[in-house]
Amino acid sequence: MLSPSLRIKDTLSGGLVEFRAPGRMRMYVCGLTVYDYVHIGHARTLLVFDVLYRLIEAKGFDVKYVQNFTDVDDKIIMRARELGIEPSQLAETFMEEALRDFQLLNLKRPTVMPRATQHVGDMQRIISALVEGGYAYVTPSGVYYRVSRFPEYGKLSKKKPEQLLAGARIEPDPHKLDPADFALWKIYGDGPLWESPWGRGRPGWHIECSTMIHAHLGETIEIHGGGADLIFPHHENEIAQSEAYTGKPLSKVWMHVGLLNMRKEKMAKSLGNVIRIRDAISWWGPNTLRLYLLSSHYRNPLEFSLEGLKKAHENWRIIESAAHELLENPPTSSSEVDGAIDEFDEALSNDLNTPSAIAALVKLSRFIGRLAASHELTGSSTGVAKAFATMFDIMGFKLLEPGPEEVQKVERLVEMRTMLRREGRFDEADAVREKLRDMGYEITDYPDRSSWRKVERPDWSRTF
RNA sequence: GGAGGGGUGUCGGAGCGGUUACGAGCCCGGCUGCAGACCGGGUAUACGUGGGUUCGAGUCCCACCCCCUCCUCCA
Repeated sequence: MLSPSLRIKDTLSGGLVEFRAPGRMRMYVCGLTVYDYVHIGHARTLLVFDVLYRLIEAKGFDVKYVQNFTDVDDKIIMRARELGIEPSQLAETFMEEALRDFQLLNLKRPTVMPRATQHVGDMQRIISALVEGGYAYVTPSGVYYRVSRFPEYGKLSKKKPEQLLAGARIEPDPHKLDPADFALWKIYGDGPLWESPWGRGRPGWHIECSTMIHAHLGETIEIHGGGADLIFPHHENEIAQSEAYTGKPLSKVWMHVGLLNMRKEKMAKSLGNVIRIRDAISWWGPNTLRLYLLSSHYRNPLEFSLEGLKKAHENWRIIESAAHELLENPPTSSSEVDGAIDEFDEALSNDLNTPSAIAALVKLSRFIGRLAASHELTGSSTGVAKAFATMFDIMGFKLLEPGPEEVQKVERLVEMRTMLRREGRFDEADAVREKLRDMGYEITDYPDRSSWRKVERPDWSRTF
C-alpha cells in the first residue's frame, strides 16, 4: 500500500538522503532534561519524530527508535536544592510526568528510553578511549575534548573553529587549553557524584548521547534528530566525540525541527512564554494540538497562534467526523481504491511533508463525508476505509473515548431528547443537546435515529 | 559580526520551471422542527523589493530590505 522509500533532508550535507525498505532504521532523538514540565515546543519536536516513527514502521523498515532522558544535570541539581529534595527524586518525578504527557499526546513509545545515569560506566569507557587517542586531556577540573584535534569540527553547524570563541557567554574554565574545548567529565565536590579514573564528578552533557547511541544502536545510525537549537554545540560535539571514537560517521541523516516561537521568541522556560503540554491538551484537545503542530513543515519555524490552532481544529473536525462515519457505517464493497493514500505517502516520503499529508487526509475525509451524506458510505469500497485508517494512524490521531460510566449517562440523555423531540417539546430537547455538548458529546440526527460521539471541544477563552 | 531557516491571497499553510494545493473566512443553497455537525455551489486578479536567465519563474541567478534561530542552558 505504501511505497518502500522515503527521502529526508540532512542538515550536515544539505541534501536529501534516500532510504528504502526493507532495511534497518536506527533512529535516535535527543530527549528531555527532566527538571520541569514538558511544554508544547518540546511537543512539536516529539510529534515530528512520532510521525516519522509510525511512517517508517508502516513502510516496513526494521525500526529501532531510541529517545533518552537526561536525568543528571546542573539544572536538575539546582532545582532539587531549591525544593530541598534529592536530584534523583526530582528527575524521577518529572520523568513520570513527561511520560504521562507523552501518553496524552498519543506518542508511540520508542523502542528504548534510556537514562543518562544508567550509562555512566559506558561514558567513562569512551572518555578513557578518547584520552588514550589524544582527543581529550585530563586536568584538575575535569576531562576536556580537544576540539583542535578533530579537523572536521564545525561541519554540522557550519562554523569555523576560529570564530567559536567570539561569542562565548561564560568565562572559560582556566584549565581548558582552548575556550572551544568542552567537558567530557567534570570534577565536583558535591551533588550526585560518580567515581572515575579522573576524580569524583559527573559526565558532561554531550557524552551521554554519544554513549547511549553506541550502546543501543551501534556506530553509525540512520537518523539522528532533535530541535534546531541542538545543532550547536550539542550535536556538533556528539559528532566530534563519536567519530573520533569509532572513526565512522555517527549518522546518515541529521534532522532538525524548527523551533516553536511565542510572541516572536522561541518558547523557553527562561523567557517565561511556555505552555505546558497538559494544559494545551486540556484546553484544545490532543488531536487539535497534534494537527496544529504538524500543520507546518518541520524545518520551518512556527509562530504560535490561536488563529492557527482554530484552523487546525476546523480540519480536525472534518477528519474526526469522517472517522466516526466510518465506524458507524463501514463500507462493504470489496473493490479497491488507493488514490488518496498515494498522495499522502508521496507527501510524507518527501522529507516528511506533514502539511501536504494533512491536506490529503482532509480531502479523503471530505470524500467520506460526501458518501455519508448521500447514504452511500456503506456500499462503498473497503479500500477507502483502509486508506483512511492507515493515514489516520500514521498521523497518530486517536478518537476520544467516552469513559465507561459516561456512556450510560449519555445514552440516557440522548434517549430523553429523542422522546422530547417526538413530543414536539423542542426547547427542552435543545436544552438536553446543549448539556451534552457541554459534556463533550455531539449529536447527529438521522431520519430514523440520533447518534452521539465524543468530540474535541476546545476552550477558546484563553488568550495569549 | 558569522552561520542557518524564512518572507505566498483576508488568515493559516503547501508548492520550488509550465495544471485547482488543502483548509479557514465570506456569500448563496441543501439537510434539519431549529441549531450544531455534515454536504453542494460561488468568492481569492497572492507570491518581500529591484534587476536578470528562459518560449515560460513564488519556483533558477544577482543585489537589497524585513523576520526568526544558533554562535557553549536550550526540543
